[in-house]
Amino acid sequence: MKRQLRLKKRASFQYVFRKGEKAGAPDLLLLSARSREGLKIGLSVSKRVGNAVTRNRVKRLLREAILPLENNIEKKFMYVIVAHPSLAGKSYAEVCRQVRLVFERAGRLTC
RNA sequence: CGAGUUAGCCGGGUUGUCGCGUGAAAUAUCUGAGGAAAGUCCGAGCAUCAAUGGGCAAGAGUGCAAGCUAACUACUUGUGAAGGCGACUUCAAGGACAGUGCAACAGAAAAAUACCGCCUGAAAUUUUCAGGUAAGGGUGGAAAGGCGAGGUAAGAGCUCACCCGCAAAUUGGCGACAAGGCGCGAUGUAAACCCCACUCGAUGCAAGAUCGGGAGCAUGUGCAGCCCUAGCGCUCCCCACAUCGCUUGAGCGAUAUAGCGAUAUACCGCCUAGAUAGAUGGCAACCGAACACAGAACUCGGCUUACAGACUAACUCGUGAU
RNA sequence: GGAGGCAUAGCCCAGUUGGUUAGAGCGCUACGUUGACAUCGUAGAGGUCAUAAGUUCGAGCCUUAUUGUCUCCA
Repeated sequence: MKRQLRLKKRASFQYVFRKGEKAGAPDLLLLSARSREGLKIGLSVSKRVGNAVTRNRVKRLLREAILPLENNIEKKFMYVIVAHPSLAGKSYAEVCRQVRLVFERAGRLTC
């Protein structure tokens, strides 16, 4: 995941959490809100998911899962992916499937 | 062969491909988490606080000895005590004749005392008063050495034998201490206050430095817990998170020498993360298995806690065979 | 990353020089009062004092380690 595509500012995160449209999967939540500066994706993995090692593991899997979809996601939005505690320990294939599912449900995939 | 003790070490590797951070460089390459990175329990560097320069007070910490270290309350080797058949392990281990406090309930009495009892004397007529005593009774975690004999009105280390504890001279050891035993018989508690000895200024990289704007007081009765000397205008708010601090350091590894050891010295070699929504991952294959605990955030030295499995060495006890 | 506090009944809290069997309020249960309920009255149950070691004759209290939880520093 390229650095320019990352959502960084705390204010932006709070804007997405407040105004974003929600779409769900068993272990994921996707929030999307209109963006001024193009595609931005942020990850939110809280301490309830686990210790530092499992949180890092979850974030890496999510980044790898987004990678193949990058060109198909609609560009005018900011996204935040929230991981549920049950996501810890899931395999890469499962995470990949859920990420794809959640973007499809939100209607942000242009094929 | 079985059971155990101690010390050390590893805790994934290789290849392909798709990606991420940093540096050099200009598209291909180099490099990229731990033994505990964790807890933040100690000790340092570094930075700021009026120079925290000298002294004092308050407060805090440590508490057998010698050594080691940049430093330490850590570590090493010993001493003593406790545990274990043993190899070995564990220990905040100074002082209770400087002083104060506390020891509930029970008990006469908790540091000096006399309820029952024993003995003597007086009154009185089988009880009361005065004195002596600490053998016996009962209480308690603990009752002022234990037990026997002498002795006595009754008794008592009052005297003696044996034992227990403390302990002077002397001897050995750098020392803690050990041997020794003149003499003595002292309740416990200092992880209660305290005394003695030694150590410590406070805050912490969200420290702090550079850059912008504004307000109040003021040139000395101002700025530190207090004093001395030196120095300086003092106090506060807002914005911003850019750059520096940020990684070559009491650094790591091998060898030799000294030492029981912690460690020190010499010489050679190496450069080994530096992020800032926060970099190590996905897929595939192979190795006998990789299935544990777990992710750097200024940096080091220790301690403590978590941990699948693999390996090495030394030693102890038991059993059997020779 | 750094600094500090707290943990006692189902809930909110007391518990001081360490001392007999740890308390109060709300809630809960039973009985009484009422035609029935609320209120009220009486009685009762409910505690590994977060966990583990240690000091002490004796720890909720003192010491050390561990666990959980909360607050502050942008």
